[in-house]
Amino acid sequence: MSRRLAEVARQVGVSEATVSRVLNEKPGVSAATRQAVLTALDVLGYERPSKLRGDRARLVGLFLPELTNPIFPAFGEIVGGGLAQNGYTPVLCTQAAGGITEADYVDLLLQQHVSGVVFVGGQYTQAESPHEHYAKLRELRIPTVLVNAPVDGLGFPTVSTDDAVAVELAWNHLRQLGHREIGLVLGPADHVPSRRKHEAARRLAASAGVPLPASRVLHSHYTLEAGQAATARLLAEGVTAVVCASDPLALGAIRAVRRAGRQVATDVSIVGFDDSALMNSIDPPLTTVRQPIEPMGRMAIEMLVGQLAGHPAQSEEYLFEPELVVRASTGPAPR
Amino acid sequence: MSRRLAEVARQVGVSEATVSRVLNEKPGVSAATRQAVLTALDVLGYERPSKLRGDRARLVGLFLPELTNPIFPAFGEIVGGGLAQNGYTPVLCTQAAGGITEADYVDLLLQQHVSGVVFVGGQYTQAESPHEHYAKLRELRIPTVLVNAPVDGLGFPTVSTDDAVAVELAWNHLRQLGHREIGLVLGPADHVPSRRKHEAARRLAASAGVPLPASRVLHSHYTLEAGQAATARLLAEGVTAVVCASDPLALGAIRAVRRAGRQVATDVSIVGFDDSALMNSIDPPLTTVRQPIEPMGRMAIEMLVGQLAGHPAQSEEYLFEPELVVRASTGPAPR
DNA sequence: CGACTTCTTGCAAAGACTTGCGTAATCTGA
DNA sequence: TCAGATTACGCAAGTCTTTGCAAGAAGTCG
Repeated sequence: MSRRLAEVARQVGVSEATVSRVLNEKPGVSAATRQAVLTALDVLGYERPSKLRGDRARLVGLFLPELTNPIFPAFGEIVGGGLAQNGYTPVLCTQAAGGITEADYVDLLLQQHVSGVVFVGGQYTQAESPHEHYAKLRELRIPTVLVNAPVDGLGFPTVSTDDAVAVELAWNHLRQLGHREIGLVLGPADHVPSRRKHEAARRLAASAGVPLPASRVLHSHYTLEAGQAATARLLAEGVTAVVCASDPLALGAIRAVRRAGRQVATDVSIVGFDDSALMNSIDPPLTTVRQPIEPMGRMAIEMLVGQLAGHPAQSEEYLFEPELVVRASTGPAPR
Repeated sequence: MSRRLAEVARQVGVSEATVSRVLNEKPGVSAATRQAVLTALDVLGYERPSKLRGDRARLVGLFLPELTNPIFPAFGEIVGGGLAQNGYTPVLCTQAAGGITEADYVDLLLQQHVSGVVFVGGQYTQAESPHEHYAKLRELRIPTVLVNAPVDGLGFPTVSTDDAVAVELAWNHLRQLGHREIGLVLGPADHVPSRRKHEAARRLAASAGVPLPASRVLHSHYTLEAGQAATARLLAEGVTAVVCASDPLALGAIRAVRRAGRQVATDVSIVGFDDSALMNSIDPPLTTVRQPIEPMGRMAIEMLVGQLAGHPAQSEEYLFEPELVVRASTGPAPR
């Protein structure tokens, strides 16, 4: 079966050049001729020879650190859906408890000729975790986008929620309600977004002339149970309000408050972070700082698709403004 | 049998070089030629030399229908973690809104030489959706395990929650509380687990001598909003209790009750299904039927790993008993 | 350890597709 | 009706992909 394009050309009675132009949607072909060629292509079952760029599997790796915090599946749906719409196939990679590391997954994806990678809150957010695999991606020029914390020095384009603004929103809300004894429950100490939140809180406390002793800022794992334990300690310290670095932590905080025989909102106010699904159905509906995951996800996709199309990446970090969603887990400070 | 690679080459009518390139997934071979070589390899029963075969990627596809219902991420974590512990790399595949079909994903996985596949509530649960890709998996002898509904006639081993028992638990609980007017909100009409639940409800109603008119059994999408709409209609019918086929549906039901100016539990009782995360933090804490996802996930892994190790699969369906978790969304029937 | 077999790879040629350019056909306006 | 402009298309040269040849590398067996 030789000269397939020529075959089609002969069938229609035009030159190969014309068929080529139709295939590439180039101008210079009349509508009638174009239609004739298109039907002939259909009849003969012509298939484009695999193109250099196109014959990559068009896979995109999508890293989520876990699935128990609903914010990550939510990110997954948005980014995955957007990738699909752009003709890419998302491959979800999650740090399963059992044990594949992020580096293992990266190797796997490279082996499968992945076209690009999106990291949502991956290992890179933890400053002390290994980072070699990011360097590898950089070296191989694999388009990569990070969500919610940059890798220093590699120049990957990044999309983040502005942690400083998030803390500010929560802090000011609580201050306005009269709270003076505010505690923070953050993620691990080497987790970049938590560091940024800590930093912002320090600045706010300083400018308000309020001390923020180390005993009021606790680092814990990102789980409900850890949040409960940390909040219990803060309550013993005498805080009247707790700002948490994720919604599951806030749920833990609510439990700790109740376990201590106190009332959420009337005795102790709790602010979450993420505004993941169901937080309005919680008891009490959670006041929380919403990450704008929809626009963030869309921006991440746009940046990735741009790189995939060959445009050089902006190695900048775009900061998205979160917004405070006031529900019923916060209330005036008790006297 | 001499010159094994040459043999294949002769069969296809290409040079050894080309066959070599296909085997090593090198570029420079057209898609058509590559396919021809691959089928010839199968026909001649060619086995690739030790090196390549051993370090096969050991990938396992893991299908989840969506991520917004937290039960699916939960399944994902359990099965994904278990696979990792057994040395397999899970590749999550989700039906993104944008558009990749299950069949597309299966093609992709086959292309990546996947070792096995686990479907959690995939298309196969919907009787009227295309099923060809399951046949393909069967043909290629790819070990496959299904969770929560069998594909008829293909003999895949299956792990399911016993829907009949689930409905029975909910039903008896409500009857003991004095409810006589009970409605059901199920998933789509061709969704196998929903059919099974409907069937069970019919049997229960019959044996209790209670009628179960069609207007008391509603099919809807698996979303909170659809659950709310369906429940609103049931309330207009005069039911005092609603059994839902998923937790998000139950949350919708709670909203509908409140929107109608009634109290959950005191006026209308709601029972969910799944017992996904956070359902005890909901307002009110949701009475629901718990799927034993942990043992189910472990069993699914065991069955898959068994097949991967070469043991023939049991083409049976294992039914797991769910349990009723009574919390605060159900109460005595109003008089 | 060497002869033999089997697989891999560089190179060049053939083939398939694209594109610049020239010419024929068609259209437009006087 | 005709000159000029415009469009459509083929020719042929150019670029990129695919494939076979043959030499080299790796493994195997006596």
